Amino acid sequence: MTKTPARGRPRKFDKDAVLELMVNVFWEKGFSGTSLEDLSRATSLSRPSLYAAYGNKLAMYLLALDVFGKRMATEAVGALASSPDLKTGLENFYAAALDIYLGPNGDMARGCLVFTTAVTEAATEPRIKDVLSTLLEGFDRALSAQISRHAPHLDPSVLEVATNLASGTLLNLATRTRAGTPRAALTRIAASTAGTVAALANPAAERGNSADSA
Amino acid sequence: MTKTPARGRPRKFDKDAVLELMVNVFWEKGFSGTSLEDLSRATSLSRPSLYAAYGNKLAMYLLALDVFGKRMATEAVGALASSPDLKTGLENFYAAALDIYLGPNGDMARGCLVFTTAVTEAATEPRIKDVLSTLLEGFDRALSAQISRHAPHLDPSVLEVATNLASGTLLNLATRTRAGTPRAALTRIAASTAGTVAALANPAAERGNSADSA
DNA sequence: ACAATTATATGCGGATCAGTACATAAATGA
DNA sequence: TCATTTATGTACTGATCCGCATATAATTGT
Repeated sequence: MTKTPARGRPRKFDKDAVLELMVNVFWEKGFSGTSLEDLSRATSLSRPSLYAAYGNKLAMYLLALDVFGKRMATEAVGALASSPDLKTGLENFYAAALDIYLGPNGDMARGCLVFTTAVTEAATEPRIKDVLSTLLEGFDRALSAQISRHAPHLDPSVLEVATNLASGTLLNLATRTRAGTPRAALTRIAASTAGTVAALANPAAERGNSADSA
Repeated sequence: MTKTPARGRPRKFDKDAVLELMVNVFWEKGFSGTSLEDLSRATSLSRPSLYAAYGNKLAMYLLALDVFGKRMATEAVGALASSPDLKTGLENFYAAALDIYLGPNGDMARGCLVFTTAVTEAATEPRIKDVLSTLLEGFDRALSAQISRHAPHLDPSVLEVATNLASGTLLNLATRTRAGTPRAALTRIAASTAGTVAALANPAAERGNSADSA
């Protein structure tokens, strides 16, 4: 049904691919720091084409946030959910997040589009605030669900603690990535909380209470 | 020596007090989202007066970041350092941070000026990135120092874990404050990590491994 | 009283901003 | 072939942006 015969002049560009380019611009410069001229240059499209295809600047940004959020959900949360045990699940979760945060070449240092650019605008634009809190809730739910999946009889208060620590570390990684912290240090942080949270959820399997892989 | 006789026409306003007003504007709108007109209105000063007193917009923002960072250091880190034990130290640390994050009336939901507005610009402005990483380092050092003060013989790797968890929670609070999370929920997060980190640093004193103060 | 110094406000200047009107191009349907 | 529909690019609008030139006001030093 999405294959309607296509009336009128066909669009010369791929809407999703161009949106991906816009994501990169917003990701680097934030919402207020990005101009339509920036987007036009990055996409090699005229401003009217962008407006016609996506709406106004805020709509473009919200679409970018959505694309990014979905990507985090599939890649990071996906890695978490498809891992055999909690510790490696969290490690894979953070590794997938860092893959995104640092870009394909590992040298972009952009962090999380939502946590490091949308947060700024959340104070003035309610729709951006909604996206932010929705994404946070999503991570909370996913982390909580995966922790309790690997530790079904866990005390609810401990589950809450573990979830908070795990989500806090994600924020920690997002922020420090943008601050320029090298990946090695970020991975240490990720590994240490993965171990701690896993130990918290499963205190029986004591195998050294710190983040030693040496 | 700072009391030089004051040549020329005296300034009509208090430089520090006006800077405090500017902090509030940047705090809500971020750097790119703030115009000189915004600052002029908030301070009831003309743009040329602001330029003459503080330099350009970036200089004003850097000054605001500095003011805010010093305030966090004195109030939050001060509360941490002046507490009798680690658990209440961390609780007081986070409580002081939340006092700032939520404003005097507890309803501002602005979060941390640095963590929620400077992070955005850190990708494009190196001087802002420097401030951000310096502040992060400062928190790391302070948290690490206080943890090891209360647990002098702690395994260095455990110290690192505890520090990472504690700093991650601060980021967590800063972000969630701006996302609109109510203080009660934020305090729960703070209390839970305070308990966990304290237990991590002093595993002998087992008094329930979760965030129960009931 | 007068020069020197510093602060203030009006008003401008060139650039950039978000968004659009309009003419043209490229497709479909009849 | 020709009306209809949709996309595109040029050029524009009015607003806003950051920063400053300039004139005036208020102080100190002599």
